[in-house]
Formats: sequence, structure tokens, C-alpha cells
Amino acid sequence: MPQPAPALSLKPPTPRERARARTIRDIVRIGREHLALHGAAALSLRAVARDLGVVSSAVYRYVENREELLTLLLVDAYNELGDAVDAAVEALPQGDFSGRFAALGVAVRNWALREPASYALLFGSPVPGYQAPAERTSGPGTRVIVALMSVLDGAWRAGSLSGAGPHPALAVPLAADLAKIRAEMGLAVPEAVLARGALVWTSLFGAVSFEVFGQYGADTFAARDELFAHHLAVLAGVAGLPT
Amino acid sequence: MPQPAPALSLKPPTPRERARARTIRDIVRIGREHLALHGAAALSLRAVARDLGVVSSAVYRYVENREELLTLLLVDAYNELGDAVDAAVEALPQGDFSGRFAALGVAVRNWALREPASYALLFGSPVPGYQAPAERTSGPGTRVIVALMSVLDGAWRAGSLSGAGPHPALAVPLAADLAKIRAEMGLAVPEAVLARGALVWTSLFGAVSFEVFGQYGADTFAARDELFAHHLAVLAGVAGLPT
DNA sequence: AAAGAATTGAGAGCAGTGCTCTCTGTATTC
DNA sequence: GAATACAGAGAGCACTGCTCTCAATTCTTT
Repeated sequence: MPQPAPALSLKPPTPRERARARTIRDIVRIGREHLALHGAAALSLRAVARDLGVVSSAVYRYVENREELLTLLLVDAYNELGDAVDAAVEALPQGDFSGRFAALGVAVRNWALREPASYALLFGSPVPGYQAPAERTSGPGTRVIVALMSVLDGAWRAGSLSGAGPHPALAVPLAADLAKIRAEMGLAVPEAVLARGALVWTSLFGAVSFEVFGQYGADTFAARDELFAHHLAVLAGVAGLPT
Repeated sequence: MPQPAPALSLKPPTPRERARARTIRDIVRIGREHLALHGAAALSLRAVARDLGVVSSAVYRYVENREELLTLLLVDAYNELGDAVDAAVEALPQGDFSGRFAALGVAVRNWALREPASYALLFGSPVPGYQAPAERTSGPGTRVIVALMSVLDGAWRAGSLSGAGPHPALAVPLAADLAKIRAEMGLAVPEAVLARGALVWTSLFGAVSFEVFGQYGADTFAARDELFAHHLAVLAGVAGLPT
């Protein structure tokens, strides 16, 4: 039976613990390679064991089952995406809200095109019979929307956010949800901006998903970079960012 | 080896052909049930055979392999979605462009929530090792975007389409792609509207996918109907439809 | 240092999968 | 009625996830 990770022990790790951690890292690394090559649904613990040079039952000493390996890869991918987004956003001056927004979008798309299988694991159809454990993924899984709302909140506080386009009234229960989110995230933006931010968020991933999953026809759009740039510009307007 | 469908014969179908067609329909029906219950990646020809009361090798007389069954289910699902969307759109008067747009969006969402596994098959991560044959899916697969662009084109021809929000310039290669699409679909709308229509299209599916695939937190949004209605209203504005 | 306990990997095994092949009985066609 | 086409059964191969047992190694405790 796999051992639970030792709970924050103050002692230095024993050699065995170090070896164990290294083996788990190897498993995740090989799993990532297989994920990139064959996709999540084809991820096989036996194949990982073969690449690790070990018999299949041995990896069950480190990973409870296939699901747990998927969870490890999920968290790994979420963090990679989050790192990429954070780096792209912080490469621009703090006051350049539109630039940061565009950088965020481009970073998401670039990462998705670079790691389509990981992207599919995060944002595609859920792997059947697999429900990601919320307590292990909710942190890294929210990094993109946190970064996006942080940009919008910064723009709002700086007075650079202008409401353009129609502003549909917010139904009462929706406003309540949004108020709760605003409080939890410590945001200054009003609920209406929050709602538009959510739309921009889902729209961004909708555009990326269509591209990664091949929903556009095979050769409908040759100018995909330009198409995405256009979409991003319109979405910036939806969010209220200056052009 | 499975027989190819008889090529448009003028003769009436023989009893054997009728029985064959009925068996294939049964296979698809059972496949749909399994798809709805367990998802695409867990779809098993052997399980379908069991439900059909037949040994596993027998279904290979009718379906070449698992992929072909997935293709049959894919086309089936595309047509179901297309029918639902068409019915919803045509339930409203031809001149009510905003109403038709909203009805289209609601129809997509309702169908997706009713048939999440089918929706995942169409718009989620591609099933690994499976590439949908374009010649069998491109027709039914484009029905939603055709219906959407038809609404926008009608509104444009009626002079009800106003450009709101920023209008980013279209890069030359993008404009070329859009011009080609416009010609192929016989549309009157200018390229800029086409580009926004594409964004609205992907955004609609992005919002639906996040909901169906559980990307929103488990209980982040209680008012999902209202959230979607809000998003649809904003997207209508993005498309230029009157509020 | 010796004994006991924990951990690790190997190997066999079970139930399931996709798919192929061969064989037999039946239905259709000539 | 004979020849043919077809449908289904059954065995079999290679693969999967996962469990169980057993032996070897390593760590911990006395």
C-alpha cells in the first residue's frame, strides 16, 4: 500500500524517503511523456512501469491507482500553466493592464498549443470515472482566473476600466454569487465587471479549446494567430479595458 | 468483414438488408445508452454485444471497429444538436434576431446539459487515436455555426446589426480567410461581423463547456441559469444584435 | 551488533478490453 | 435442389488495471 506523504516532519528526510520521492518524480516525468505522446485516456500504468524498468505491480507501491497518477499530472499541468501565465503577465509593467491581459491570453494559448494533451486533461472532457479531488486541485486550478481578475481589479482601482457595450441587469441570485466571490477574492470591482470577467474567462478558453481540439475545420483558418489576436482584442473590450 | 452500405440501389431493400439496418440501429441505440452512462472512452464493443445478446465478434459484422461506432455516435449527436438548435431558432419569428440568437444559445446549453457525454464527444478532448473522418462529420458538424451565422446574416440584411464596442482591424491573412468563408456560405455580412460571429460562437461553447465539464467550482455559482443568460446577453451585444 | 519491523520489487493471477480467425448453421440466390 | 452469401459462436492473442503472495533488502530498535 502506498505511504501517505509524511506530514510536515521536522526531521530531515531519510535516504529511503529521498529515494521514494525521486521514484515518484520519475513516475510523474514518464507519465508526462506518455500523456504528451498518447493522451490521457491511453495513459497506462503498465507502460509507465516498463519505462521505469520495473514490473507493473511495483508502481502501485508509489501510486495508489491510475486515477492518482492522473491527479498528479493534473496538478503538475495546472502549475505549469499557472507559472507560464504569471511569468507572461509580470513581464509587463504593472500599469499596462491591456498589455497584461493580452499577455495572459497569449500565454494560455501558447501553452495549450505546446501541451495539447495536458490542456485536454485540464479543460477537455473529464476522464471517465475520474473526478479530480477538489482539495488537491482547487488551488492550482484557479490560478488563471485569479490572475485574470487581478488584472481587471488593478485596472478598476486605477480607474482605467470603462463599461462598454450593453450592461444586462444582474439577476438577484447571480449578484449574490458574484458578491460572495468578490468578498472571497478580496476584489474591488463591482459585480457587473466580475460577471463580464467570467465571460471573458470562459470565452478565452473556448477559443483556445476550439483551436486545440480541432473544432475549426482542418483548413478553415490559415491565420489562426491573427484570429486569436482579434478575439483577444474584442474580449479586452468586453472586459472594459482600454484599447 | 462488414458490408459497405449498398450504394443507393433503386431496388427495394431485401429482408436481409432490412434486418441488417435494424441491427445497426440497435447497435447505435445501445451505444448511445452506454455513452450516456459511462462516457466515450469507456465505450466497449463487448459490452454493446452483451446488451445486444450476441457474442462480441458478431458485432464486427456490422461495425468495422470501435472507431466506426464512435463515428456513428458522433454523427448522431451532431444531428441531434443541430435538430434541437434549428427547432429552437425556428420557433421564433424570422425577424426576431435577438430572440433567435438567445434561443440558439439556450438550445445548445440545454442539449449539452441533457447529454453531457455526447457533448463531450463532440466538443471535449478528442478520443485518443481517434480522428473523426471529415467527410462524414463536416456536414452535421457545422450546423450550429451555420445557424448562428444565418441569424446574424439575416439581421445584417435587415439592417438591425450595429457594431458596438471596439472594432480591431483585421489582419490581411485573417481577412482573406473570412472572405473565403463568406463566399462559401453565401453571406452578406462584412468580414468584421464574421470575425465577431466566430468569437461569439467559440465563446458560447466555452461557457457551455466550463459548465458541463465542471470547470466552475463545485458550488461557486448557484445561479448558473442566470449566469448563462447574462453571458448570452453580452455576447449578443458583441455580435451587434439589438438588446 | 543482532533482532525485529518496514519497505520494496517480482511474479502469478483475475477480469476486462479490442480485434482476428476459423468453423457451423441458416438464409438467399441461381 | 445446389451453390453461395452471411450471421453468429467460440477460441485465441496481446493488452489493460489491479490484487495477492513471497523473497530480498533496508531501516529501526534493542
